[in-house]
Amino acid sequence: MPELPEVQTTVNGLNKKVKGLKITDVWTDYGGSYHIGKDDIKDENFFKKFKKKVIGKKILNATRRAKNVLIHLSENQTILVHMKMTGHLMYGKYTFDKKVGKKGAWSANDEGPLKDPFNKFLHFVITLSNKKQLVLSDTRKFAKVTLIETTDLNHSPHLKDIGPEIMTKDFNYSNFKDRLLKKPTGRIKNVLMDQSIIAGVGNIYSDEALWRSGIHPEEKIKNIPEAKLKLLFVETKKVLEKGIDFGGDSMSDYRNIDGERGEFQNHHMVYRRKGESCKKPGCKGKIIRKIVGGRSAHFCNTHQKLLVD
DNA sequence: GACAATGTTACAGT
DNA sequence: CACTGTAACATTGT
Repeated sequence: MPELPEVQTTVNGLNKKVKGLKITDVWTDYGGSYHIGKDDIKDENFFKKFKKKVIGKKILNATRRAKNVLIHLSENQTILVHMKMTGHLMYGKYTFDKKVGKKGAWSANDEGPLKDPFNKFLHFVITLSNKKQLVLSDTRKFAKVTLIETTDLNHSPHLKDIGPEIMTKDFNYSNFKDRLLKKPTGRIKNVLMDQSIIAGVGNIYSDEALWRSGIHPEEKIKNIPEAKLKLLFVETKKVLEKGIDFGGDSMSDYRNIDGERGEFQNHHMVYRRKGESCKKPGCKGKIIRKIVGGRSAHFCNTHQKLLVD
């Protein structure tokens, strides 16, 4: 799924395109899919309530918390969308064709997002007052969509255990160190990706940040020298910023609000470069792949050596 | 056919 | 309790 830069790119797009519009209808075909918990539109009863509550509301703006998209509506309502692995939100002119398949399907016509003439994976569609649509494409159907009272957001079970945002100005190195040290024996890659420790970093950007900092993904937090940890703080922020500048990473499914790919996948130093040579100037290393904490880690076997076992 | 895939979470085991 | 590994979710691309 989208990590911080991809979610931020989507949120920026929403603020440009759908702010001020009213919701006139909502549609989903998630019903019957598995779901965890009763407060998700995959639950048919929840969707009925959701529909009643959001129709007629105005979209005020969108924000990001960790990897969640928060679409703030009038009358204290906020739609939370977690895109998980393959979800992405797109905005354009879509039409519903009853004749496609058993239940009908949505497709984009000429006015819809570029390069997305027909998409079989649209599972959630919001129709807006200008007759255009905000759609959620979600190939693997892992996404989460729910509704929370805006004033309760921070206490909601979906957000209450999420750690601080690394990109905010008041989050400094000392805060970063304190957060990571909550898991002194944890392995850096996994702790960096732990949303309850720090919000927004996932598999791609953690690999890239560790490569830039010359830290082995399995190094335990307490064994990382101060200078390296400081470097990691700076480089993590830099690489996330770079991801945003390139409009996100579309090596896999991610698309921006206009259905276009981001460019970050063309600037990877390690992620998915297994067997290739390390790009660090002067480094003769090779990129290797290893499962760390259940996720595939990519790193250089030369300039990212494990210091302490 | 086998394997891997941007995330999260529940559960079993140590 | 802390931590680790695995499976599950559903589907695609290599």
